[in-house]
Amino acid sequence: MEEMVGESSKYTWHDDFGFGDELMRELLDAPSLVAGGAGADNYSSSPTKDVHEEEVERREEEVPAARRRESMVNKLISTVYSGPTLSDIQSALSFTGAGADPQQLLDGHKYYSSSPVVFSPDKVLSKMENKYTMKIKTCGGGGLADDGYKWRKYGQKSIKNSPNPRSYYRCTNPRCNAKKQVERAVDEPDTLVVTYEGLHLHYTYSHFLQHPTPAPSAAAAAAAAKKPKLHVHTAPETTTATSPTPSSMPPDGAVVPASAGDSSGDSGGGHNAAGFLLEHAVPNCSYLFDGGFVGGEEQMMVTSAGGGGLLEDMVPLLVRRPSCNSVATTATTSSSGSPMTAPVSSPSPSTSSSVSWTPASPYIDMAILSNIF
DNA sequence: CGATTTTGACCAGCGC
DNA sequence: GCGCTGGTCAAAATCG
Repeated sequence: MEEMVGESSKYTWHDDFGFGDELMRELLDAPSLVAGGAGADNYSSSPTKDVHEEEVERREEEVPAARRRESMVNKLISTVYSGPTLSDIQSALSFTGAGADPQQLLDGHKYYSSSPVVFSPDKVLSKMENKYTMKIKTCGGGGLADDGYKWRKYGQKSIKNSPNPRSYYRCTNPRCNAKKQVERAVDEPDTLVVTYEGLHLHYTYSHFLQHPTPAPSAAAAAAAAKKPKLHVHTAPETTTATSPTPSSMPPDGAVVPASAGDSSGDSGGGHNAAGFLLEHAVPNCSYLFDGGFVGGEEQMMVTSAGGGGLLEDMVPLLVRRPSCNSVATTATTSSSGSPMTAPVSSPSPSTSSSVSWTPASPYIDMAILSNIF
């Protein structure tokens, strides 16, 4: 992690979360910055993103001390966690359910589609702390949900009343205990049920690969060394393993053939490709996000790129790019501005930061903090 | 040869 | 206590 230093080196991952006591004290003394404490209730209450923004705006008018704390909180989050908070997931999905024109989301980003991406927040599979479930509907050819993280399969079990076994994956990052379970839906053979558990306390691999540091670090070198392997990306079936079939990466990387199977296949491969696709394409499959904590009944349908096949984590995609035509905007959410955007934005100022995730809310999920500390 | 997957064994929680 | 079930472990196999 220490190697993950971009141009904004001040956001270097600190060893053992080496935050000073002062920072922690100030953080803990600022309960108003924390979204009502831990618990799922925060998310089920489904305040909209607009509410958050209003609160932020109101906060901006408050004393500088509050702003300073907020800045510190933002910095803290940015330093240790590149992924979305549940609040941001909620915000992003609130957006998706706001009836926005899906095509608008695609415009301006070279998103060409051939198959729908369907988010169905009304379908609730589960909602627990640090645990959420998604339905990923694959289309012909089988799209693959590459979530940008590297997973290692550690088990597979046959599940009662289900003809399809469940696969268990664990994040390969030793600091991270994120896990996910992948199984094929009983009634929908082309739908995968992916349950994520835990939070990633690190950047996605695609993040590094897409934003190499000016001076190649050990991590960058390692990533580069793995690059060919990452391109070979095939999803072994959840039920039975299939032989990986190499997927060619066009020279410009704009389009990557869809990987068949399920999200389990992302283990070990396709991560930098995933990052690329996040920039340029949407996988050739449909995603049914079962965000029980998200209000709203609408289903958002987004047509996806025909050549897509990989994907950043479903949630990071939604959160990082709640609006596909946005470029990591945090002006309205972060009063202090830059500290929030810098660490998650592209190290290259001239480059689109669409891969970067920028929290839509200054709130902190206590679940995340509990994970960190 | 290291990383990853496979797969049977083991363990814990739960209901009866 | 026993059996069932889901989750995890770990050695062997496989892959690149």
